[in-house]
Amino acid sequence: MKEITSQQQRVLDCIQIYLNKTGFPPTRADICKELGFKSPNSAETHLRALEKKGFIAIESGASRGISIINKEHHSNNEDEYPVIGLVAAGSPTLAQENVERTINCPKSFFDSNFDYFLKVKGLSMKNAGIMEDDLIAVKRTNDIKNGDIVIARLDDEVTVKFFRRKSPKIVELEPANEEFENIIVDLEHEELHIEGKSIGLLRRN
Amino acid sequence: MKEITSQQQRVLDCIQIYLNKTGFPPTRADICKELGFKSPNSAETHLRALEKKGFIAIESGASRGISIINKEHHSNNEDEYPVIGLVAAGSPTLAQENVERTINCPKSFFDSNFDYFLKVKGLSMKNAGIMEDDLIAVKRTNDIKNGDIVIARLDDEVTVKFFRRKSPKIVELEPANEEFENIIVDLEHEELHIEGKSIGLLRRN
DNA sequence: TATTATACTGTACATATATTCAGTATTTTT
DNA sequence: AAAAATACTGAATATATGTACAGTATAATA
Repeated sequence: MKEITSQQQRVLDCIQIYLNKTGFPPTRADICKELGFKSPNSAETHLRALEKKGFIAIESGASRGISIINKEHHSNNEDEYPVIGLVAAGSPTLAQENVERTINCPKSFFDSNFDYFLKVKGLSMKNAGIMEDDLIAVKRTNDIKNGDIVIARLDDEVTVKFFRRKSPKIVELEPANEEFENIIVDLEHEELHIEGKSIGLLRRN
Repeated sequence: MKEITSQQQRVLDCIQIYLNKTGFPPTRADICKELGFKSPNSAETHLRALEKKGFIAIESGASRGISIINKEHHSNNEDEYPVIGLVAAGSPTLAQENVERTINCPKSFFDSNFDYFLKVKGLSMKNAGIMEDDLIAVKRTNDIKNGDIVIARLDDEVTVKFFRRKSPKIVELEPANEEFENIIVDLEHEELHIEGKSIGLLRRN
C-alpha cells in the first residue's frame, strides 16, 4: 500500500472525528466545510485516493457510505491474554498445550504491556503477597533490576522469585517465605533463563 | 423513560447490527428491507418512537443521521470502575471526593460483578496476600459467609478483615497478620456495617 | 368512552448527496 | 519529456433519502 499524504491524513482524521462526534460518517460537503474546501469534488478525490490506498471503503451510491478500515485492530484496546500454568518442571511457553484458558483484558491494564498470565503454584512468594492460584501478569523482557520479581528457569525448573545480582557472575533468586531458601546461581556453571518479570497480579476469589 | 417495545427493540438491534457490519447507520429503506416492512414510514415511526424514548438521536435532514445513545454503556462489556482510597477513618463511599481515579475493566473480569476498587492501606491482611496499595475488587452485598474477606465499618473506622460469626450477636473480624489482634464485635452494643466483600484483587507493580 | 400509543401500507416530493464532467496548477514518477 | 498522481474550483445532475400526508387496525390508557 502506498503512503498516505498529509492532506489525505487530514481527511481521514476528519472522518474519524466526525464519526466520534456524530456517530455517522460525513458527506462530501461536511468534509469540505470542516477542512475549508470549496468544491465537493475536493473531498471526493481525496476519498477515492484513500479508498485506493486501502484506508477506507466507500459503499457506492450510499449516502455517507464511508467506513474506516481497521488495519490490525486499529482502535481496539482489548485483547485475549493466555493463562499459563506454572508447572514445577517445564517451561511456561505459549505453546497451546500450556494455555489453560484466556482472559479478556484491556491492553493497558497494567502499567506497561504484558504478554501472558502465569498461574502460581506454591507459596514461595507468600510474603510478597503472591498466593497459590494467583495470576501474575508477565512481561517478557531482559530489562531486569535488582528486587524485580522474575519468572526464572533453571534447567527445566520454573520459579517465581526476587532477582538479586550479587556479582557479575552470581545471581541470587530469593523467595518471600522463611520456609524456602535462597537459590544461588553461578552463571558460569549453570544456565539461568529469565522468562520475564511480574508487572502486576490478578486474584479471583 | 417509557419502556421499549419488542418491535422497537428489533429496530434498535437492526441499527446496531447494520452499524457493526457497515460502519454507518441504515436508511429507513434499509431497515424495512432488513425487518420485512413494506413502507419506509414503518421504519420512520419506529425511529421517532425510539428517539422520543431516548434510545437514539436523529439528525434532522441528514441522511443516515441516526446515532445510538449510550445509556450506561449499552452493549458494552467494559466499564469504568472507581478506585476508592481506604482511609483510616471514614467510610469508603462512592462520593466523588473519595474517588482517586477510575479503571477501565471488563464487567465480567472477576467471577461475579463488583462495584468498585478499594485501595488498601496497611498490612493487616498480609498473610492473605493483600499488600499495601493493592486494589480489592469490592462487591456491595450482605451475602457474607464465614471466612469471606469483608470491608467492614465500625463507627467511622473502615477495615478489611476476615468475617467470622461466633454467635448470633458476636462477630469476629480477624486480620491475617500476627501483629494485629482480632476485633470482637458485640452487635448489641456496637454497630457493624458491612460495606461489601472482596471478590478479587488487582496489583500493579 | 375518547384518546393516545403502537404498528403497519402506500404515495408523493423536496432536498440531501454521490458522482460525473470540465478546468487549472503543481509535484512525482516513469 | 511524458504520464500519472496530487490538490484543488465550479457547475450540473441523477438518485438516494428523509419526511409529510392519507389511510387501516389493534391495544393500552385516561
